[in-house]
Amino acid sequence: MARPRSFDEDRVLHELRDRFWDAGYSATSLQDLMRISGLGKGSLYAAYGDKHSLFLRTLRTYVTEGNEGLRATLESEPRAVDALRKVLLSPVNPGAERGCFLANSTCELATQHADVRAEARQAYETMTELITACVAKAQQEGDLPADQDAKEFARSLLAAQQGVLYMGRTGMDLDMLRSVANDLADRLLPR
Amino acid sequence: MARPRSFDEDRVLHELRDRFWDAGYSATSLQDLMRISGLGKGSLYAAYGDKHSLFLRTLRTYVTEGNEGLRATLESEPRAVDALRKVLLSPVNPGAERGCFLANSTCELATQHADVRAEARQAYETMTELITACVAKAQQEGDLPADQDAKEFARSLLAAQQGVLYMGRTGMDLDMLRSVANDLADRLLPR
DNA sequence: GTTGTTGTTGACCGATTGGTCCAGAAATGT
DNA sequence: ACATTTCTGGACCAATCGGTCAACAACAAC
Repeated sequence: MARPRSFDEDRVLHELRDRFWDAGYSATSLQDLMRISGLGKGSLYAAYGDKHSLFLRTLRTYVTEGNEGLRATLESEPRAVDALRKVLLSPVNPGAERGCFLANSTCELATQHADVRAEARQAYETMTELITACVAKAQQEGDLPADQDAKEFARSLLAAQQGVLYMGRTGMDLDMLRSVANDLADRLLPR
Repeated sequence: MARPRSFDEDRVLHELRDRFWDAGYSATSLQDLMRISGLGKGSLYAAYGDKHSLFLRTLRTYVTEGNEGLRATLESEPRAVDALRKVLLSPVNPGAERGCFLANSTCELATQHADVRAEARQAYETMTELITACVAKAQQEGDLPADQDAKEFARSLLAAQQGVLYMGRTGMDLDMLRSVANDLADRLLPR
């Protein structure tokens, strides 16, 4: 009969994701992963496959959870336009300097790893769809012009948000980052 | 008497920068650098110092040249507002998928390498100053409201531009990227 | 207690890593 | 031609890399 695993796979996955996030994929060694998880190589390989498979899994987990968060944000306000504003302001948080794990990984690896590029592409298409639906709702509520292309505007909002995220990554202080996010929100969304 | 170097240090620096840009810092080995430059280790170490020093030098060269390009763009139009639009559109180019070497490196390394973070911070402060001067000029020319904070607006423009740059990095196709850049330009700048 | 199955550890592997150092080569002045 | 100085290549180094695999442990059914 099977012996159950003696560790929480999801909890370990999150701990390992944090290491990939902070150090990057290439600068994270199996030694690091073993130390952080408390597991031996055999256990890591059995549970997650090789290093790259493990990394992709942490990335997918991050994207899945991120999209859940995005959905929650987009549904968090009575008026859709307020939710869109919240999306733009979302990079302003105490963890701003870490940036976005997906963005960090895409910047580091997109040229040499088609699978990472594919993950990013799919993730941003999904986010674009989610934001597009919210834009359409704001249009229906009369807060955004009904004649503009919802998807095109969604892409612009996403690009602006990713710019704010990156500014956070560069170490811009939080007050300044908030000002930038608010300024962009004021210019892109009605008040 | 001193024997002169038998290779062009600047040309080699550019070739090595391209490798760091495409593969990232950590995934680039001395073996790679030797193969690309055609030099032995002794020559690389003598000319550029260790791997990290070489990397920082490629980054600084990139920033210096980038700022020259930014200055040129900001002075390339009779009206300053048109130059600002050009800055927003600058990520739309055949090399869009490579993204920005500074951004890639910052995303990969900022958490673990304070010197890279410091380079990024300084670089973006310089870019912000350059764009602020251009915004002020556009205000003088009556194309932008005179009562808005030039530097704050410059930061927003830079954030938006960095967002477009990153969208390029994710592999968004060029026509779509151009649409996003144009849309943001239309919304942030008068036409 | 025994048996069967799965989990775990870490030795082992070949390869690669970043960096040092020295012998020989090349450039240049005398 | 010789002497001096710097450049160059690559041997050498200890350490680390990602991954495999076998011995032992643990779990569970009988």
